[in-house]
Amino acid sequence: MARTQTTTAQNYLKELYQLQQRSDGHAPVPLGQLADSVGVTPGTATTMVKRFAGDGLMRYTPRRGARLTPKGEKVALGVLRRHRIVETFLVQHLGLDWSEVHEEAEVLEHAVSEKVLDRLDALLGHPTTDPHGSPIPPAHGKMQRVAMRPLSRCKAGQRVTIGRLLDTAPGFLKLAETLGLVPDTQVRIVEVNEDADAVTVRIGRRKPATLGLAAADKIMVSND
Amino acid sequence: MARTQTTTAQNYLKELYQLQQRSDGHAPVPLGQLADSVGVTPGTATTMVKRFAGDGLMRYTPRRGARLTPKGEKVALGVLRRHRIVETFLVQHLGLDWSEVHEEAEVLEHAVSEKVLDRLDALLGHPTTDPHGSPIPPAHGKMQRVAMRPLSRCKAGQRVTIGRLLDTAPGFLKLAETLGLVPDTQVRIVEVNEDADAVTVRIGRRKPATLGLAAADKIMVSND
DNA sequence: ATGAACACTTTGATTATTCAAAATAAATAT
DNA sequence: ATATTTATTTTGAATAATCAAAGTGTTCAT
Ligand SMILES: [Mn+2]
Ligand SMILES: [Mn+2]
Ligand SMILES: [Mn+2]
Ligand SMILES: [Mn+2]
Repeated sequence: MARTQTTTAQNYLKELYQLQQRSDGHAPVPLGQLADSVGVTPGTATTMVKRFAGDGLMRYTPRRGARLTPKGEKVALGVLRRHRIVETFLVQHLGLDWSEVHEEAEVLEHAVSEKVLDRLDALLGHPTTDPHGSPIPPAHGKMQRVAMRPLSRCKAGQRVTIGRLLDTAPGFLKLAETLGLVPDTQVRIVEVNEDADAVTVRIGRRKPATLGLAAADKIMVSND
Repeated sequence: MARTQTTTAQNYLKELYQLQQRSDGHAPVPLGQLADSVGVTPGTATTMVKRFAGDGLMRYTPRRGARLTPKGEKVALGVLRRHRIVETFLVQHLGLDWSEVHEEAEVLEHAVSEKVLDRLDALLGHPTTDPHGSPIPPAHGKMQRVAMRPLSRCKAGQRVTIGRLLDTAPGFLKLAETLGLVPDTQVRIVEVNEDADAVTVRIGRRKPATLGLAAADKIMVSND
C-alpha cells in the first residue's frame, strides 16, 4: 500500500505491465526481464518484487517470475495513462519532436497530479492514442485492444496502415519519421525477403525504403 | 556536485535562497529556519547542510547558519524559475486556481527539463512574474529587484497597487482572490489601526475589507 | 554571575533503493 | 546421468534521507 506512490514503484509496475502485454499468456514474467526493463541488476529486482508482493501489488513465484495483481495493474495503468497523455501534450502543444518526448514523459509521469492530468486530457480533446500510436488507458474502464501485426509479418503486395511504433529509442523514431513511417500512414509492402532479413515498403510515390526484420518487428500495422 | 540534481537538494537550495532574500543582509540563515521551511527536523537540516557545504553549494558556520555559494544560488534560481513558470502555465493554460498551483509546482519544478521549460516560457510569452506576483528568474542574468512594501506599512489615504502575495497557503490565496487583492489591482488604504491590529482597504467602490496586520504583512504593494 | 531557556548539533536507528559477488537451482549439452 | 551453462536468489555493503533523543553551546533574566 505504501510503495504505490514512489517513482521507483511506479516504474517497476509500469514495466511489468508492458512485459505482461507482450508475452501475454498468464505466464509470469521472469525477473531478469523486469530487471532489464527497469534498468537494475537482477538481484535488485528480486528484492523489490518481494516487497511489492508483500504490498499486494504483484504475485511472485520464486524462479518463475512475477505478475501484477489487479491492484498493481490499476497503478500501472495510471502511470501509463499519465505517460502517454504527457507525451501527447509535449508533441501537440509544446512542439517537441516525437523522438524525444518519451524520455521527458518518463520523468513527468511521476509528477503530474490527477487534476493536472485531467486538464491536459481535456485540452488535448481526450486523445485515445499517444504520438507513437500506443493506446492511452482511459481514466475508468478497460483499455481497448486493437489487433495489429508487425510489419515483418506482412506479405508483398499488401496495403497496410501504420498503427503503432513499439520502440522508444530516439534514433529509431527519428528514422521512422524520416521515412514517413508514422501512425495512420498507408504503406504498400513491396517485398519481404526472409533470406535478406529485409522488408521493403513504399509510401505513395516516394522512393521505397528497406528495413531489417528486427526494425520491422517494431512497427505494428493493421489492414486497409 | 552530485546532490545538485536530487529533488531534496533542490528544495533545500530553493528554500535557503528565499530565506536569504527575506532577512537579507549577508547574515547566515539559522538552520532552524531552513529546517522549518524544508519541513524536516533541525538535526536533519544540520546533516544535510554539512553535506551541501561539502559539495560547494552552501557555506556553513556551525551555530550561526548557512548561505548559498554562487554555485548553490545558480541552482536555486533554476528551481525557482521552473517553479514559477510552471505555476504561470498551470493558471494561464490549464485554468487551475491560483491557490492550488503552488503545490503542483512544488513537485513539477523537479521534473521539468530545460527543453520543456524553454517551450513553456515561449508559450507564455516570456513572463516576468508568476500568478502571485513573484518575479521569475531569467534564464540568464540577474533577477530584477522590485521595491515594494507590505500593505501593513501603508498609511491611511494612500493609493497603492498590489504587487505580490508572499504567502502560498491556499486558504490565504483563496481569500485574497475573493477580496480582489490580486497583483496589479489598485487599492485605497482606508485605515491603519495599529491598536486593533488591522488594516482596512477598498478597491474601487466595493465594500471595504479589513485584514489583520499579519495578513497585511504578506501583501506587498508599490505606489501609484 | 548563575541557571534557565532556547537553538543547534550529535548520535544511533530506520527505511528505501541499489550493487557486487557468492550461492543455488534449473535447463542444456554431452 | 554427469558436467556445463544460464538464470535467479542471497548476502553483505553502500548511499541518501530522515527522525528521536541526548548532548552542547548561547543568550537572557534575575
Ligand atoms: Mn513513451
Ligand atoms: Mn518513469
Ligand atoms: Mn509558488
Ligand atoms: Mn519542490
